Amino acid sequence: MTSIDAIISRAEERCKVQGSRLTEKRKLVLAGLISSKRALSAYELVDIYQAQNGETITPMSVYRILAFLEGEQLVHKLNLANKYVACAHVSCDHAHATPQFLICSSCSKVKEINIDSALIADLTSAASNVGYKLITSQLEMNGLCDDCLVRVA
Amino acid sequence: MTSIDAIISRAEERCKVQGSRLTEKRKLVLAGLISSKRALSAYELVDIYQAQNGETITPMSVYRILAFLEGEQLVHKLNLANKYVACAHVSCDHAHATPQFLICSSCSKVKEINIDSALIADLTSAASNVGYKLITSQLEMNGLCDDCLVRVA
DNA sequence: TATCTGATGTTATGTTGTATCATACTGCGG
DNA sequence: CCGCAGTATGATACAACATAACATCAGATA
Repeated sequence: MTSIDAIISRAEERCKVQGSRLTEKRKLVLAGLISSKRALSAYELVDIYQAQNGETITPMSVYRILAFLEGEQLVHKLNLANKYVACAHVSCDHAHATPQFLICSSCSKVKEINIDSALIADLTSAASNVGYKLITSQLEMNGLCDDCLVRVA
Repeated sequence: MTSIDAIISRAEERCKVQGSRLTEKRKLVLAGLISSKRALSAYELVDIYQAQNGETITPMSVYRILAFLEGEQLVHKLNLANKYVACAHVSCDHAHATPQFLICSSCSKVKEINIDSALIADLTSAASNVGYKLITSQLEMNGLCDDCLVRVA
């Protein structure tokens, strides 16, 4: 089990290598996201930031910081839900494969898994058959996590 | 090439069978969507409605009508883009397979194709392996259509 | 015709996301 | 050490998206 601090400092290193800076605010926003274990909207992050740090942050700042973190591959934006999650592989060194996200429609818990490359190939060729070139092959799917499934049943 | 009117009257029949009514406004909104050949936001539909029919419609009404049409399976909501498209199979009789949408990130043109069922099975089992049950297996992917690809190059 | 239901009108308000300009911080060359 | 350039943040306004709540109207039915 990696602690949040460890992940943060790992992220900081990565930024340094890139020539960018993981400032204090950026760390705090990232920490909020990591600690939540589910996808959060920008405005949810505003509230969490306030709760965790006692000081307010504007939505504007959160959006800016999220855009930065996304550029650094530290968070992913889930377009299906308009929410953000911390990348599951911040602490890994290996290059990222195409991520697939399973989003719980009920609680927004997110599982980031890697797509089978053969499957991606199938999707890509199906697309090109009808005249489309896939760009983000990031795949997002809604579902119900086991916990919520039990709760509903 | 099926004309818009033909599609509309086909849709009307389908509603009648369901015991629901495809009213004049609903027809006009649907016609706007069909004529556009790309995915539209609710507010874009407001403008198009105005342009095509000379009279205004409120966003509220458009949202209501879109919800109705979605319920009748006459339009699909694309969650990736928060836009709506007319169902490509309004005029078909066969039952709908799981739809897959390719959305052009540049011009919002949409291709609705059917997913290979083996592929769906793969995705479903991959999900259940990590504790998720897929609900909407509707798949949406961003890409670039051939036209926009040329334009960029 | 009286009534009931579903469709639409109307207004207000909540939510999400960006534009813009001002201010503060950081590293660097003089 | 100073000032400058570039980046980061603050602050405000507003654009875009979505729904709540209640009033009114039209069509079907007893």
